[in-house]
Amino acid sequence: MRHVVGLGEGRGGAGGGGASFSGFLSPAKVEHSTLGESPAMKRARVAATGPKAEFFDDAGLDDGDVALAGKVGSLNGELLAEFESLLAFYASKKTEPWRERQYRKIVAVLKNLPFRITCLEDLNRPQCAVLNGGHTRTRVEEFLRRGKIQLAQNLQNDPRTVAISMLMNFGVQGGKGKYGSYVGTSTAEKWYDSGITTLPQLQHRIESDPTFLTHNQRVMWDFRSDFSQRVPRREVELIADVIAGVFPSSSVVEVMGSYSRGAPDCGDIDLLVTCHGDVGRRCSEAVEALTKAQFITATLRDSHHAPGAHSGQWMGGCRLASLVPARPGFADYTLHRRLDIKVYPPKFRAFAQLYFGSGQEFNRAIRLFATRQGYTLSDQGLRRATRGKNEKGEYGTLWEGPLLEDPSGCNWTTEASIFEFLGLPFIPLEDRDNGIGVARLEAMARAQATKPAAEEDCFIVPTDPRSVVAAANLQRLAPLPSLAEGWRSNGIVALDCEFVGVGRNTSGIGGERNALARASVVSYSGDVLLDTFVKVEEPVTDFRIHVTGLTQANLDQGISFQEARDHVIRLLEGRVVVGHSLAHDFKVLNYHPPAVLLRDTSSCPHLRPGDKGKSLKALSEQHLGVKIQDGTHCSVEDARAALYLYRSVQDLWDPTPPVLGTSAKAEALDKHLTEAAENMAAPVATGHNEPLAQHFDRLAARSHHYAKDHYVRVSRTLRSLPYHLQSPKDLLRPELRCVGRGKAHADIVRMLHEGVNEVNKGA
DNA sequence: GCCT
DNA sequence: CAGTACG
DNA sequence: AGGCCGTTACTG
Repeated sequence: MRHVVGLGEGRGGAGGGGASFSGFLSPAKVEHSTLGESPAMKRARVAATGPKAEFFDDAGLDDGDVALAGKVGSLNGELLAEFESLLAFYASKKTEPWRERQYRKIVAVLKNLPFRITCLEDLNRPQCAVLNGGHTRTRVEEFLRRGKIQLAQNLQNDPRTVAISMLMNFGVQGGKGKYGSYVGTSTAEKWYDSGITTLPQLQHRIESDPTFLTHNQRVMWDFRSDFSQRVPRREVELIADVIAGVFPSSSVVEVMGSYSRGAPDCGDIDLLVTCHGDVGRRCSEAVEALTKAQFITATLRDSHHAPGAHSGQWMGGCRLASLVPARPGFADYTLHRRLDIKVYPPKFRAFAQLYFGSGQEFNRAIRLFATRQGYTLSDQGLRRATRGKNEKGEYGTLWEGPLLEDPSGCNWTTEASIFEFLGLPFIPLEDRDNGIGVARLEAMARAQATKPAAEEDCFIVPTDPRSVVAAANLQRLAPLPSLAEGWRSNGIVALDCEFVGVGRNTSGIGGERNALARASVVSYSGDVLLDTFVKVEEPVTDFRIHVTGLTQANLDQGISFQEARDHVIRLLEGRVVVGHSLAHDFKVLNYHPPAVLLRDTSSCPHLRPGDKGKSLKALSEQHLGVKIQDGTHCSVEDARAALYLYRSVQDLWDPTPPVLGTSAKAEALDKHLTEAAENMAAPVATGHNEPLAQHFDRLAARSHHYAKDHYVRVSRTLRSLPYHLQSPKDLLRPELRCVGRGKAHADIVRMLHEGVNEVNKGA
């Protein structure tokens, strides 16, 4: 038995490392090689030796069905043949991958359906879901009526289809219908168009032109006879035993694929090796030893070409003959077998098990489910991710977080933890390659999609406690109301950034790229949650001072880009973000929140641009009657302008709350919020600037609308400053940028010079 | 091809 | 980068 | 109308 200390429970939940082998090939050991099997293994083995596995739920089956279950496949033989020719046709066309996939699903279902389809109503049974779509249902109807599908009849002997299928499979028949020849539709079409249409022609071409095939194609061609033979379970175990012998004794070797699901024989051998250390190197070392022993006879893929990869993998051909001498009366092992070895560190074991233990469609379904939940799942972990359209309108992954920790603290030791995290019921191995698992995932996805956004699905992220101004503002905001009532104010922030140019363009003028120089985030009330200068690592080649108002001195007092980005993300995450042309800001920040959370005033259907265009300046003047960007820009002012524009059309734009996340994420953030609020409990220094603050209170009392907001804001900011404002120079500090350059600024300067009373007297 |  | 393979 | 698995991985 090979165990990995500290790896925890094996597959199936209790003890044992799955199929573990003794490591040295001897008849005695081999004889006992199944002693270490886990419950899951045993279940699989039993399933294989018993009657044909029950491929579908009992639901909808009667006794007749069960009686027929032994000769599944022939039950719908004629219909199956029709759809197989349709599949062959679409599989030979590289422009039809989706139809091909759909037909592949249909064929898979028909092969395993435990009852005969005799009437259209049969299609309503849950197992027949893929047959019950608009188009396929019509085809089945046609078949039931006329005993054939005309389109299939027309296509089944299509010479092009026949030839291309032959080329893609090197003439190999049977199996799953895909031989893995490394000849796909593109290559096959190319060959076909060059006049190769029959197997003899292909053979002649290959033999006469040594460069005709790529290396992998050559391997699959040379071994096509051997590789198309099934591997008995017994031989799979022997081979696994050999592999286990060339890995450190602390490794766990598991046989995956159809073997693990109990198949009596396999198309190839899939081995999952879990070991510590550099998995890539372990893999290479093992392969080297196996090659030396003449066990490995061909290589298709070898991860030693990719040092530092998360997994080590090798794919190729092997045979036991050199290790197991032929003996009369015993099976000889001269056939070459397709072998896949994948080596993972312990932390990925459960993800790898999920991947290699499930069928293709199940893997795609669960990954799709994860995507819809805001995650991305692979054989190498789970991470937060958002998908959507980028600036160019391409759909894809916009943002991915770091690997997620197992919330149970168990470090993803079991597949069950992955299901649990995704909010899925555990789907057992036997249902991961027969359509049941996929159907369950699809049902879960539908249930999820139709569920209205629950309050606990929404969350609010607190501001960063390290920022003095932010701290004061958070104190006023906390405790935050629940999003159900309060999202329209507390779930919304506005962002604006200022950039300077770095690098040189070809004309040597400078400013080839943007670098973040100032970042500002304001709350719904317009309070500054963050306003900071940012140090620019590279030499600044263009300050764009007429726009930004920034100088080297400003940047020098800033914080690092990383720090600024962290602040911004903490403020933005989980909130609706308002801004003008946010794409620029996010590009420079390298942060891409989900589109549902973005409100870009430059493309708002409710803010129609006037004669002067749709710049923030123009929109502000047109819709708010406020002049901004008079002279240099101020990112606080711009963020506020965008915010007020949003607020002016908020009822139209956002009549209902958006979905802001998932409950798992919400819980983590809620904890963060609570902790942050507790940390805030100690009051920050206040009262340093009370007389000045009162001046703005008075101004606020007799002002209206945005002016009132502005004075309230200045007053709050002054009260929450941890220092006494003494010199006009202090107004240059980032947290006081929110004062602006208007009357508030002038009043403060005057009060600092002449005293508060003098100024109020004049007013 | 199916589904939203 | 397109093509292909893996479950 | 447009997404349909994967920061999969390798080859040429």
